[in-house]
Amino acid sequence: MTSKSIAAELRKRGFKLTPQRRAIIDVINESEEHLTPSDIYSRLQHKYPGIGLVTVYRTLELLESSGLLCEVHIGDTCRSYLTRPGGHHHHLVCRGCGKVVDFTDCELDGLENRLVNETGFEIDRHLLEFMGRCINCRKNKKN
Amino acid sequence: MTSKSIAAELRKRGFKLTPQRRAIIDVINESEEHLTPSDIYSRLQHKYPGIGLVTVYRTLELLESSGLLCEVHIGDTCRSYLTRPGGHHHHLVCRGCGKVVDFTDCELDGLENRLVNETGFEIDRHLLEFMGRCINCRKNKKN
DNA sequence: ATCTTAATTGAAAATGGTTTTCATTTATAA
DNA sequence: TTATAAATGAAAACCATTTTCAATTAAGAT
Ligand SMILES: [Mn+2]
Ligand SMILES: [Mn+2]
Ligand SMILES: [Zn+2]
Ligand SMILES: [Zn+2]
Repeated sequence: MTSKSIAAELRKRGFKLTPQRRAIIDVINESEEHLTPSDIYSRLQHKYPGIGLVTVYRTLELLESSGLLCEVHIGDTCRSYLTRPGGHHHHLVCRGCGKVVDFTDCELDGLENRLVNETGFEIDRHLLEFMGRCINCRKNKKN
Repeated sequence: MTSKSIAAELRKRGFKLTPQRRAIIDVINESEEHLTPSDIYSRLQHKYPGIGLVTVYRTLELLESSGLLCEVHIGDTCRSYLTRPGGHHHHLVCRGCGKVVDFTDCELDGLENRLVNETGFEIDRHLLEFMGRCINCRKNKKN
């Protein structure tokens, strides 16, 4: 998803397209990694000095509730990380360096159906993450 | 796992068995639900008035790092909930009333192996949670 | 039973991330 | 242009969790 299409999506939903929002979307979109709100805030410092951290939070909330980004629950710390979107997918997180690999096939339908039958729940969402150590961290024996 | 066996496990690891820790373990063990640290603190008020909330946190940390309890990441709020343990299992969480159903079979070995092969990661942990609405919340159309 | 000591506790303060408040600014449509 | 609701940012509030530190205590040694 390009910055433009994200912006277009926001406008379609009746939100204003401010330069702050553009800058935030650009930063997220330019990054290959998952970023915390304050990561994003830092990276904005040259693109839009003076922007408020509040605005970052508000924009992330807006984008998230519009389904335009995804979040990661990293390890025990429970901080939510963010990245540019890409449809339904899941994460493989390195506890050494924090690297996040996305994968898309979760193959959970069978399990989900069984749970629905057994419990009477209606299931609308799931969270699946693997944690471990990436190939680099294994080689370097660091982290 | 009984309060006694949890206590025994702590002692085996060289930790002191204080009345505060006993009280905390009992509260967790007596509850059928997943509890937040402050839930636990509240319930301790008659069993051990005067106990410090800090002690609750420290004891939870101790129990968690010893693998004696589990935690839930509920919905977006990202607060970690706790409960009595019971081996490797996962959660089905109702977004209406907060009810948590445990289930044990995650059938993720195939997926995990494939990810290991494709990415070179070493995987040691996973997080799997389903979210939806429980049978009661569906009937009542409340929540 | 008493002593010793490292572990544990709890009050208070510090932290750190997130949200609220509110006066000011601004994007957008008329 | 003008009108207006939406958005912004500084500051304060919030709230869960952690740190600090002096006092207490569990548990092994005597
Ligand atoms: Mn992702
Ligand atoms: Mn559980
Ligand atoms: Zn790594
Ligand atoms: Zn429910």
